[in-house]
Amino acid sequence: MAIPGDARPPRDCAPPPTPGAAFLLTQIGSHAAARFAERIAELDLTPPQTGLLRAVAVAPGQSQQALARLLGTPPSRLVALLDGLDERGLVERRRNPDDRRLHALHLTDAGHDLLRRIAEVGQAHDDAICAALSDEERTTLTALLARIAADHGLTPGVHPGYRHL
Amino acid sequence: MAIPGDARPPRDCAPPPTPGAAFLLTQIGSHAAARFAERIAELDLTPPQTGLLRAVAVAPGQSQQALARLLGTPPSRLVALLDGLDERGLVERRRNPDDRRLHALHLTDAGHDLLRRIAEVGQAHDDAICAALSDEERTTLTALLARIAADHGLTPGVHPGYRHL
DNA sequence: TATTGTTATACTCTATAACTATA
DNA sequence: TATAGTTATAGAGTATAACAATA
Repeated sequence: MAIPGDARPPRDCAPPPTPGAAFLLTQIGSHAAARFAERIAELDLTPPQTGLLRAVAVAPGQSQQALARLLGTPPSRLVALLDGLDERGLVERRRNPDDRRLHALHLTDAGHDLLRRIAEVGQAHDDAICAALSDEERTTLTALLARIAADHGLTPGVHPGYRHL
Repeated sequence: MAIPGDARPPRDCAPPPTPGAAFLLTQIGSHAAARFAERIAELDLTPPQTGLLRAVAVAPGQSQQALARLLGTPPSRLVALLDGLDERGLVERRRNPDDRRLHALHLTDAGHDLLRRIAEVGQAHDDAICAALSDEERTTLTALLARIAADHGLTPGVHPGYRHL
């Protein structure tokens, strides 16, 4: 509450009456990321782990260095992340016999199964976020967002959510 | 690059061919937040500081506890944040004579000036994010986003960006 | 010597909880 | 005793840089 005896504000400090698209995008984007994190937490996964699983599935056989470059993260970070997924039997590090420094990363069968469940969770999440819109509006929104993403050079498969949050 | 001699993936692990709206929202939202952070860094501000300045401007005279509740942040966090803004002469902590435990928060003239520059930066940022869209499309997008935000109970003035990032 | 993966260290950010001053 | 603000401590998460193995 406001402190008694305190004057009311002059009106020139009012914020924009209607927030712009960029403001809404950060606000909703952050909200959506948090809700998605809650959902995948029930699969015992964090957003970074989920992004990593996806990346390994999209491009199997990559080395850790290559994957780090793709995701824009320091290689040392992948180690701890992969350790957790490796122990749970979700990913495999296969030594390359031709160059024994390299580890080829692959999803195990359990990893593929889990990825399917992640896809289901993602679908439910998408529905929840767009609940206020009709099917047609949702299609319109998706198309506009895709144009913005492309305009800013955002990599289609990789979202920054795996590093923040 | 993929490691030589490594088999190509079976096709059942492919990710969704077209990302859904929720995925795009988190991706673009994170991108927009990062770009905005870069812009206000030139004003020597972080996103949390900017959000706090805005909040003080919207509801001047609030106590720190009240503001903490509004923003959903622990009161102890506001202290350090306010210290920085206070030292720079952007906000004032006015002791309430009726209850000397309370600090009424206000923007100084310099704080108001800076807030106007923040608004300019925000406008340029909004334009940059929406550069790929026509005016009409931008209006459509903003309306759809506003509906989603309202549907999820997001507070109009307060975005979560001041706490993350 | 250069590169891959790993480990060790340090740093940033944040929350929790103890402390003080006022009531 | 209860509350506002502050300070202190500790924890999570991350990046930087040193290290061992392999080329």
